[in-house]
Amino acid sequence: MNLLHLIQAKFRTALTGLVPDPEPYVAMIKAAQDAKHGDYQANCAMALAKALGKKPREIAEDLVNRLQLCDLLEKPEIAGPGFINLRLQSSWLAKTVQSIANDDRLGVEKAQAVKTYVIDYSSPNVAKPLHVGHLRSTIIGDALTRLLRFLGHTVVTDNHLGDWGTQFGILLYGYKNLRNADAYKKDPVRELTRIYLEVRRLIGVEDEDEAVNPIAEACRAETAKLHKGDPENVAIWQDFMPPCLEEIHAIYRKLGVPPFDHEHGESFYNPLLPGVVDSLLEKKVAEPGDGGAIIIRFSENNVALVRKRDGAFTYTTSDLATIQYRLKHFKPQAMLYVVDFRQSQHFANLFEAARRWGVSNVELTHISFGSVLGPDKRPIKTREGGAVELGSLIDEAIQQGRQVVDANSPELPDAERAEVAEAIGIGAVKYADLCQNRTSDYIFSFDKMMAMEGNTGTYMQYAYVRNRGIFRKAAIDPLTLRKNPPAVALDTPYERALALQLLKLEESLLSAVADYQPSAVTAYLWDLAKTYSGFFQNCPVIKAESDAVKQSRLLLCDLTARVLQQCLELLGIKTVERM
RNA sequence: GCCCCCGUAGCUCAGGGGAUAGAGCAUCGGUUUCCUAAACCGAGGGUCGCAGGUUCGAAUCCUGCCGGGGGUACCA
Repeated sequence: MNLLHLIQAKFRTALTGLVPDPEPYVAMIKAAQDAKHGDYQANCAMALAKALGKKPREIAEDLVNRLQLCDLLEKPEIAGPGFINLRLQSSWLAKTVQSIANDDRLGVEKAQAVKTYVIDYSSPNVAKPLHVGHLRSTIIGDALTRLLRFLGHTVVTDNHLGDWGTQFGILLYGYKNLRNADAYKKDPVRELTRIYLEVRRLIGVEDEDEAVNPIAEACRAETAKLHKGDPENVAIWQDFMPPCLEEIHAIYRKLGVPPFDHEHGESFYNPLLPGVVDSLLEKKVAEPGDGGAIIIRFSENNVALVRKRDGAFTYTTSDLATIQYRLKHFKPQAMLYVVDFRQSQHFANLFEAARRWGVSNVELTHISFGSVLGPDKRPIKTREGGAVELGSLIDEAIQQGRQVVDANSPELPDAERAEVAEAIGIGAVKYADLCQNRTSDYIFSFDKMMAMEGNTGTYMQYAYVRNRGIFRKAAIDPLTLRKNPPAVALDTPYERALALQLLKLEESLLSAVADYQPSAVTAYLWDLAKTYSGFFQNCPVIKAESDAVKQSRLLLCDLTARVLQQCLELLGIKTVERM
């Protein structure tokens, strides 16, 4: 059910014959910015004035006369210079809401052109615990996956683990020279983290002008040995991997992120890399660079390495191999990379290199996002200056959620409060992240995201819980209501606004997917929750003036609850019945 | 140096050709015999960084400048 598309179709018909190509003008129909201008507005009359050599208002009148309103629209109004203000018939809204009351998909149609997407997200370094920097990639990627799948697309999720790069050279060097065997046995990941940081500290900041740092050089040598298949290094690497992976998977479970379809890390592509470089050279995509390195040149001073002078390959090489592999095995129409904005240039170069290499007929998109900042507006750090570990951040969020439940519903059983704490805490973190335009940085603040007012996850949960309370109190089973949906009456502005908002679900999901912006869903949720609160405040349900009104309002409530729940689920956020 | 992103209310941010520029927080005022007031309603608050340009129409597109962030061949 897509109101915008229905209205646009009417204008498409009306415009046909007036102009050679109606599409640009059809695109000028959008939801009204101000409710007093109606539900939707068409802004095409002004633009048509020049093309048709007539006054905008005359064109608007002509268009309105050509429109087949049917029972969808009321008679449009022409305002200002030539705006056409459109208002849906309330009877049509009522009928349509009733018709989707028992629809599993809440009136959302599946995409007609089904595509296959490969989404690359989270992609942590296996050598280090997940930190707050992985939060955005993971939850944005998860939300996009859920959205695309809900709309009927095929999505292949792939966690492109950093399990093979220079950081493993650092670890190998540290493992051989600095390892505390007991500590490693007890908690390998913790000890590896310590080793990693220790080696980084020993290397310090590398300066181009200074003599080559011997430790950095030794680490690079370890990386190169690993890449060449040195048995000792490969064995140590194989020893590292399982505990590190388990640590990462435990975080995903805690966060409620489902397992990936694939976890083909960089190591997976290692055997392909020499062939990739050969092919790049053969096709003149790559050329020799300084000191025996092999490079791809994009401009005078924009160059990507594909083979270092010591023979090791880089992430550009590995990413090109990955593109080739995914094309062959998944045959996608699109490959999406949910990676932070600092890698924009890498992806611009990577995609350009892939095109030159012959990759075509596939969308390659870098879904860039901003940084998570601390209160000082600098990338968030612990008090000690280290990275904030994701595991402890999630624990803290759950604890914060617990405080909310304990303060408000101490009467709930302990087990239920624990469950609610998790849903609220983790939900608040995810919501706070997803409700930002992803390209912006944002300041991480538990106080703000846990706030019970404003556009927060907690507010959404609350809207849902208050709604469910009605059914509990009235002892009404929503399933029974849905099976035999009552007639819907939209006699107050609150009910009408709610019905309209419910029918805009598909529009919001399509817009979220069109620009890969989960914040389109939170914006929709915010509008819906606000509209619902107005309804809740002004339209008593259990004590409605008649049974017919009560039944109608119950249906609106039930549909609202389901839309709230569905949207939150698409964002990876769980709902609870009480809080 | 070169390239990319950002600059909108006191604060945090929406809006990316259309009507008097919106929301949340904060501030001030109002609403509860009623389904969770963790709510709702209202008020004040803006040279949309600056200057040009394109357009019937610019916060939005183009150019320049100022300010902030990021990247810039052997990390990923």
